[in-house]
Formats: sequence, structure tokens, C-alpha cells
Amino acid sequence: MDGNRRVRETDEKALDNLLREGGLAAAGHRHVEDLVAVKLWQNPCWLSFRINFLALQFNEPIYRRIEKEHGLPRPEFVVLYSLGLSDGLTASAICSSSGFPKNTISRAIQKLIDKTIIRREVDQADLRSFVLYITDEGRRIVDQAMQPMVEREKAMASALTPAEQLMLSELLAKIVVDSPNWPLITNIEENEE
Amino acid sequence: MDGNRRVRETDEKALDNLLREGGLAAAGHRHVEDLVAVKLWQNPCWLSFRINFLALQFNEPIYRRIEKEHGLPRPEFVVLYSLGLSDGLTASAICSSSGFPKNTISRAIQKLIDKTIIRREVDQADLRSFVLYITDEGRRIVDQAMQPMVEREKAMASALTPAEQLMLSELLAKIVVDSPNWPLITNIEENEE
DNA sequence: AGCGTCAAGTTCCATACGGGACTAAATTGG
DNA sequence: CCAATTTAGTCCCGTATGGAACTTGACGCT
Repeated sequence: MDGNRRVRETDEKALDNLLREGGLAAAGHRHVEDLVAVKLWQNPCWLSFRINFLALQFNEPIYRRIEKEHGLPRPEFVVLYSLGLSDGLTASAICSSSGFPKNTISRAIQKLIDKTIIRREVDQADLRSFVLYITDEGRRIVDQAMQPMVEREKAMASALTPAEQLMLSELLAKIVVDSPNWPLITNIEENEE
Repeated sequence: MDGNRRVRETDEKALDNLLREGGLAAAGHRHVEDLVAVKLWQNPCWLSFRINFLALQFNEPIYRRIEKEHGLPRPEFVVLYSLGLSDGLTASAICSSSGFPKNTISRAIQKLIDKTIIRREVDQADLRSFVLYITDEGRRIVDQAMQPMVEREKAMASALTPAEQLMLSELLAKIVVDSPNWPLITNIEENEE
């Protein structure tokens, strides 16, 4: 639009603008809600907004449905989902890969055991911890609950060509893999004492 | 690893595998937690996992910090952030762009008004709704609270080259723009009555 | 104009959530 | 080999959250 305004700016600023306006040219003519448009194209936090927005749009209806259909609230489903991918996990593994606090996961596990969707054995190697296994019942449920998720994924990805999807997959994976290196957030204004 | 297994599979399956393993070759040698690795590379929902994971990793520490430093819990900050980007919004606009339910946003608005961080006027065009404005105080706060967010964004993006960042920005934007077209989630197993 | 429907916000309320203290087992190390 | 520290998981409890019902104003229709 007003490319001139940018000429004098530093390279860094120019890059920032490029980034935040990424996709504007390609997608700008299609209609999005006003505020969404602002948050997309005039937002210093282009990346986190896009990611958060997509996470939200994706999750909300899916978890609502899983809750309705299978009576599993999100934390419980997260546990089941994790075990579905890799049976024989421990609670803390699920915590750290899912980001839920351990008491929430603990509760979810209890509920799932009550419903005989998962099963638990003390880890003989470490008597503090339990190893969790999915039951047949549980397997049936994940497999079924997974379908709409996969479909929704496909729908979400369908805005892109297969080549673009592959690109996206790689870019996101790179960031995920790098995430342990992100600087810790220091609570600066911590008034000590 | 075992590329042979894939030869007989349908094209679609092959694509799925490519997608979910996107970035494995490039990033696979670096260390990630076991379960994260599984969720990355052996997950039918590669896209939603990656997005959710990143959203979580990004948000949790940032919102914790903003809460600590400025006493603003997430919904309040979301309101402020929205007004910071585009002053003179209405509550419902904030709802739909942020995904928070309207009562949560309503509460947040009240709190912010009490703290004189924002200000509210009845919309003369529609007496049901209010137009919200950020105060000078509020402006100061967003500007300050924004900094760590932007930094964290940069940290998150720094796993990619500028060219890759631009690519990512465009790809995500495309998906966001397309999101209104995603199929509605129908609660199939709704036992009527 | 008058009635039914719809949309913006607010209020009520049950509850899911997460911080923090706690128990018990493992690990470290002097 | 016995403290001291760390780690797995649970429990307690105050609070934020979000569904649902409600209020009030706008809008459509005959």
C-alpha cells in the first residue's frame, strides 16, 4: 500500500513489517472479521496471535464434541490421547508434554481409572510412580474420538497445497524442537522479600 | 528409516506420513523429550499438536508474568491488548476475535474500568452496546506488557531464518483467513430429547 | 404501530482448575 | 549409611471460568 513509508526504516523494522504483513497480499482480499484483520496484519505479535487463534479455533469445537460424545473433558482426553500414542506412560511424562499441571492430570487419571478406560500399575523400578496403560475400552474410545480431530485437521490444512502443508509441518517442527532453548521468563519486577 | 514400508500405501497415506514426519530429518537429531518426540513424529494430528504445543509454551510463562507484573489476568490483558491494537471496540468484537465467552470478557471489562485502565461510553448508534477506549494509564501498561511478548516472539521465531519466518507468516495467515470456512462441528451422537 | 425474534451485556451459580502444602520414595553426597 | 534434597503423585481449598437464564434495546414483518 504505502511502501514508501518504509524506505528510511532500519532493516530490522522492515523485516518486522514484512513478517507481520505476511500473506496480506495473497489473502487480504478475502473477508475476515475486522478485529481479526487488525490482529493479523497490524500486530507486533503476528506469530503468537496466529498460533493462538488457530489453536483456539481448532480446539474449542473439538473438545466440546469429545466431551459431549464420550463424556471426557479435555484433561482426561489428553491423558487418553497420550496413552493412545504411546502406551505405558507415567503421569509426569504426560504433564510435561501436555503442559497441564500435575494435579489436573492426576485427577484426570483417577477418573479414567474409575471409568476403566485406563489401568495403572506401580512401576517396580520406582515405587513412587505408576505406569499407565490403556484398556481395550479406552482404545476403542480414542480411535473413535480421534476421527473428528483428524478430519478437522484436514479441514484446517486444506487452505494450503500439499507442498505448503509439508513446508508448514517442517517449520513448526523446527520451532517445537527449538522450544527448550527459549529463554526463561524472569519475573523482573519481583519485589524480593 | 523404513521407507520401504510405504511403497504400497496409497498416495494419501504417503502424504500423511510425509506431513507428520515433516522436519524429522532436519531436526530429528536434536533432543526433545520422548513423548514430545512421539507426538511430533508419530501423530496423525501433527498440525494441531504443533500449534497447541507452541501456543502453550508461549502463553503460559508470558501470561504468568503479565499477571505478576501488572496484576492483569489473561482475559483482562486480552481486552487491553485488543484495545491497544484498535481503540474504540465493543465487547462482542473482542469476544469473537479472542474466543473468550462474553461473560468472561464482560467481567474483565468491569475490572479494567474499575482500575481506570479503560473507559466506556454508550454507543449512540446502538444503545445496547458500549464502546471501549483505552486510557493513558492503560496505554502505558500495554506498551510495557507488550515488550516481553514481542521478545518471546522473537525467541520463538529465531529457530527459523528470516525467509522461513516470512514463509511461516504467510502460511499461517492463509489458514487463519480460511478458518471461517471450516466445517461446523456437528454433535452427531446427540441423543435427541 | 405492535409482536416476535435477535443481539449486547450482565448476573447467577456449580464446578473445574491450578497453586501450594503434603506424603512417600528415590537420589545425592559427605 | 544417614541427613538433605529432589521427584512422583495426591489432597485441600479459594477462585476464576463458562453455561444458562435474564434484561434491555434493536430490528424485521404484517
